[in-house]
Amino acid sequence: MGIDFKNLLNSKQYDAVRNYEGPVLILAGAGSGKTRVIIYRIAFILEKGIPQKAIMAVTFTNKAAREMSIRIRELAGRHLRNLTISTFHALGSKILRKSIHILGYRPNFSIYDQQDKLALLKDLAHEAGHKHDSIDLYAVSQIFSGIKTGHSTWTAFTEQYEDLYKAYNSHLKLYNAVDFDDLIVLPLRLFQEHKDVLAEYQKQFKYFLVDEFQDTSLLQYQFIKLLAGHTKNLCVVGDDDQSIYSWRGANYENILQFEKDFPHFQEIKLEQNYRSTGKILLAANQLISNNKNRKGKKLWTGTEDGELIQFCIVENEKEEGSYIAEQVKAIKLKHKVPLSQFGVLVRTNSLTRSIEEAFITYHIPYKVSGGMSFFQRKEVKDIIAYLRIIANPDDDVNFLRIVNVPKRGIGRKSIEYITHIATEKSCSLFSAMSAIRHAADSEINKKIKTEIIEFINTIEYYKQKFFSRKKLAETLRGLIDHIDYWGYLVQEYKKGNTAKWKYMNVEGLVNSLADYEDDPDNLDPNLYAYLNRITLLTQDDNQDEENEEKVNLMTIHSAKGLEFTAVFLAGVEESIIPHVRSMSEDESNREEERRLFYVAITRAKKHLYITACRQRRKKGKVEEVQISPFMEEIPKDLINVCEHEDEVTQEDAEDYFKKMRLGKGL
DNA sequence: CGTCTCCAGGTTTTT
DNA sequence: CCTGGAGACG
Repeated sequence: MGIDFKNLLNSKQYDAVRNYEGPVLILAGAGSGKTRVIIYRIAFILEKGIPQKAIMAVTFTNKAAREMSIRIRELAGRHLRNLTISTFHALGSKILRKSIHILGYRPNFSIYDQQDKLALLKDLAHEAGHKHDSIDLYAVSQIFSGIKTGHSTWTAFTEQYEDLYKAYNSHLKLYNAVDFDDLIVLPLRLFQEHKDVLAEYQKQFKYFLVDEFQDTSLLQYQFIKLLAGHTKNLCVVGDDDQSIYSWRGANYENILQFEKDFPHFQEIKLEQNYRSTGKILLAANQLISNNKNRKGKKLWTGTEDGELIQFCIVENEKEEGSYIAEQVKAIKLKHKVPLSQFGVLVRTNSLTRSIEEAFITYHIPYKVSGGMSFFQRKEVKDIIAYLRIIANPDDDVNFLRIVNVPKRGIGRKSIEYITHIATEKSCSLFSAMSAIRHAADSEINKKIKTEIIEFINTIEYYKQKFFSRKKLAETLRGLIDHIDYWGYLVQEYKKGNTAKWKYMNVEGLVNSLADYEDDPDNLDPNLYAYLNRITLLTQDDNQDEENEEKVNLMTIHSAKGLEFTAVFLAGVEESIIPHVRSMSEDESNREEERRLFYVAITRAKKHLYITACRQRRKKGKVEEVQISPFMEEIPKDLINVCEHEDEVTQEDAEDYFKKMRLGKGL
């Protein structure tokens, strides 16, 4: 490739790149060129003649993995197909696809997301005789997650759910399904209990990179440690100030553990920030210095001071939306910032709506990532459920989802009967149903029996079709027509053009499958691989949209690792950030919320706009809200306070907190 | 027995 | 505003 590494990197970055052997810990502050270092490091390793397939780079989100592939492709000038750049979960799913039979599952396993998991728990809780609202299944599912990942143990309180937990896991196994936690837990178990499997992977992979190391969980760390224990060529990159996933078991103390496990590691600190202007960086530094529990580092920048941070207090979320839309237009015009360089960040997914509406009104193209992602929409999930049943008929959760969608007369009583048979034979619902087909006499009436046979035939017909011929998307289109899903939508959603909209989403799914099978990078496109893939894809839908001229709207969590010339931070209000639900417990939660705010601020290169409302609509009710206390932690001389439309002078702005509380008497 | 209609509730962040 | 549940019809 002939890259002049030395001149393209500063001396610290260069160190981080060229020390490619042995354990390396890179502590990289926000905007210090972390991703750049990883990209160049991979390029450097490749230049040393190491084959692509010996390199494994693990990131945290699909977005980050995609970003990384694109950038390495740009740098290398070619597509590196055998390079492994993946999330932990996607990696786990690949390993399981290959070796899950060792653990007694079949290779066509289903992956259950949160919704599937809850559906299963709901059934089991019902069966166990728990009254419908006597049990908070959402909380229970989180407890189970903690137990499974070893993040927590049974307590006097949680013990009551132990039976449910056992039932949950045995049913997963019966359905030949795994949940998200299993994607880490099971590969780890494979490695620990089947040394030959581990050896196989160790033989292939020699160089390891882990991005966002502060966000890895204990199990994920153990997983990578096993793989890399062999060569010790493990490079981890992290920043304790950007640890925002502790609720999911992330543990930045993995950094300490790393130091223990790999005693002769090299430590490299990247503290020069190339991203943000002086004022933005100063604000971020001041804010984060309020956290007690941190390693402490000084980020500095050589770039200009830049403009003040704009803080705008508006009446309600509607005004907030139009303020942001107007400012986007103004900045785009004045500073010639392309739309793709705008990031609008919010704490929760539900906050995107009002901003989206404003963008639509102002004709500003935008895209939202995360949230109710495409693949979780009801209509899309229905069709996916068909595919899942075709791939794995034992998947009861997805079976129940579609056995009577569209309506085919197989209602509650019939299902109860099938369930009864399934329990008796301890087999899946689909098997039980197939048994009914052949049984001479059964308690099921003729008409329903005909429907059952028709359903089974449909599934089997398409199963054979999906696996015998290559045209996946075309086959899916045939299936959708066959079950007359369109007719179902029309009947179900009579008002407005909801049905049409939903059908467009269904078509979107077909297109996604078409894109998948037409992608030349997919050497072996097949239904199993496609299903596994989309289950892990919560974020943005498809391919290379990165060139599109659109404003980016997303949560702070999904903005991690990204940067934008102009950042808008909306809904900076008490109870949103820090979020009410995080405040309940101890101070460490507050610190995490502060880190979240820190991550948000440090996404901005040049322009940072913060907005807060006086009142906000929550669940239909309008509520008075206060400014986030974190705003007080940013030095006032870095901020220009304004009202929507009326610019406010600096003296007026002196005490914006007081003014807020007095209401709108500005 | 299955379906339709009306009513309540809403889960922080992601894989 | 949208999804799921409960109870009324057909």
